[in-house]
Amino acid sequence: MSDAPALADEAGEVGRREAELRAARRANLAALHERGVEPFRADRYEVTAHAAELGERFAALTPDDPPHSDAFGLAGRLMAARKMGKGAIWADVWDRSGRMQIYVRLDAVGEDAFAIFDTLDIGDVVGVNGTLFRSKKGDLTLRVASFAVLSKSLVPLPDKFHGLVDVEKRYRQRYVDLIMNEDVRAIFVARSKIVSEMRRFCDARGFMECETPTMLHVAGGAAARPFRTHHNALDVDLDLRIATELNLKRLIVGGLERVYEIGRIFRNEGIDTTHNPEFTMLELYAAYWSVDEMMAFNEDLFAHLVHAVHGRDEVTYGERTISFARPFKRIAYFDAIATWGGYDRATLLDPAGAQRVLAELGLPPSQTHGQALDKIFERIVEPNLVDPTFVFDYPVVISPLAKRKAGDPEIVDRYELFGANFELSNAFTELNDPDDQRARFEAQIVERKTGNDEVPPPDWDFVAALEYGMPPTAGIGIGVDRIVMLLTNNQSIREVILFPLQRPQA
RNA sequence: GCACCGCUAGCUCAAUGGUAGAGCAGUUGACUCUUAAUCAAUUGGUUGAAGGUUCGAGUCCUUCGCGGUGCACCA
Repeated sequence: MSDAPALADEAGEVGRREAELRAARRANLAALHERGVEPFRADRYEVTAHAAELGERFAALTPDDPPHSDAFGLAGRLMAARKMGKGAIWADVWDRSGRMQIYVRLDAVGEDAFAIFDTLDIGDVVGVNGTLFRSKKGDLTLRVASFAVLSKSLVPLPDKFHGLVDVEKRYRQRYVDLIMNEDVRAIFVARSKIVSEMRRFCDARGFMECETPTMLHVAGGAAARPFRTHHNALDVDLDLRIATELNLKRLIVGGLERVYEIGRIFRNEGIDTTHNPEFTMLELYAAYWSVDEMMAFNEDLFAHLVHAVHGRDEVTYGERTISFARPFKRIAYFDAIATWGGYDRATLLDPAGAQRVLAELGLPPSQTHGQALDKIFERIVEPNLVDPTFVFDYPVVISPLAKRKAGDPEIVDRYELFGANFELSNAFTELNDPDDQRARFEAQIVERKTGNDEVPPPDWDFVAALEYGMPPTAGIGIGVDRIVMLLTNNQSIREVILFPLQRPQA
């Protein structure tokens, strides 16, 4: 109790109730000190097993069997304690793999140790060592022979049954969310697996992972407002990248042939269920590939990821079940709009015609032809794309970095993969004609001057790079966060980002 | 940016404009096969903030803050 007065200062403004709960834990820490236990002095524990693996390994152990002779050491957080009088405590210890029930008996650990365990709080970190048996109710249990207090939890945890529900608190204090909510842990375990499988898949096909700068003098490769920062020693303003595209293609010019980056991208835009200001994208470029080979690669990659996470081809997303069995569906861009909207190519490729279609659909007029086409596609086609579907043969007006299709200059060699009604990837044969690229940048300068500040300023060095000669190359961009959403059945991007951006706390 | 919803104990939730409550957690006690342990007792509130209406506001009104969702913007 002597610790109590300092609490309010230490913890800032806390309610009286919380101050009491903190004081109780401080008192329990003091009680440990009196018994010679120093939780924060612990520096290691001999962990020889994890809960889940023991559960599998001893699945056949029955309540009638004697405890298995091998002893195991586990460490984790004490999340529940069921005290049975002066002689026995059942408790739950959670490690990274899951829950292990433990059984602490006075006659097994001795009076001193039992008294120490009795003063522990929910949330304390412990190491336990002992043998395994199955309780009469059927739960695999570690009979504790010895234990160590590895850290003390000095603040109260949320309700053990309801967990932490408040979304704001979950994001602001993600560590508490992760402690309390097993399903949240599972999302990030899955995310880690998805990213590492992406990497493995790319590496296995001869791609080389590259790290390009996140701070750039000119942020290009996409249409988006950048974040701005400043380097003091050089006294220059810098942009955070909005894509990895231009630098990765420089590497293709340099002869690296197959490159990719799984990188953080920053776009200074609004936040909603599918957009976070910083997000992760896989961009990959293959020299000497056409977009058709990229499509095959894309299909294999997604099938692989779905299988790696779910062990089968199907994904449940919201109300739907989506099959990633190959081959995915394929439909041409203008065929898709014609099929679901009845508008033909000639109408859509005419800027005035596209504006007319917008009006007929009851949509507000768009500033540019390209934006009009995007809106029309979004309204007419996307709602129909539940199963994974490649939409190919995009118009050049909405594809400033893609190569024109042979024999059809209004179309580019590009596709986008859709599934669950949103875009999953975007790929095209890269424009490698420096003169064409220069012309497109010049057109963007004009658009930028008309007030569209999402059009990036030109990156002339990129044109210079193309002048050295870039081999024919196919490139792809995949939104990693959205893949994770799809594969973990989450409707909000913030649920798959560990620390989503929040306003500062009031 | 616009609209709607939410904000009450550490957590999860109640409370026709009329005395702010419960469960869990905490504290004390009982219990050596419990598992949302059980049983008994008990502590705990500036109802997001500030104004206003009212005899009386958690509840109604205004402004603000934070969050969520939808729309707009945007890959």
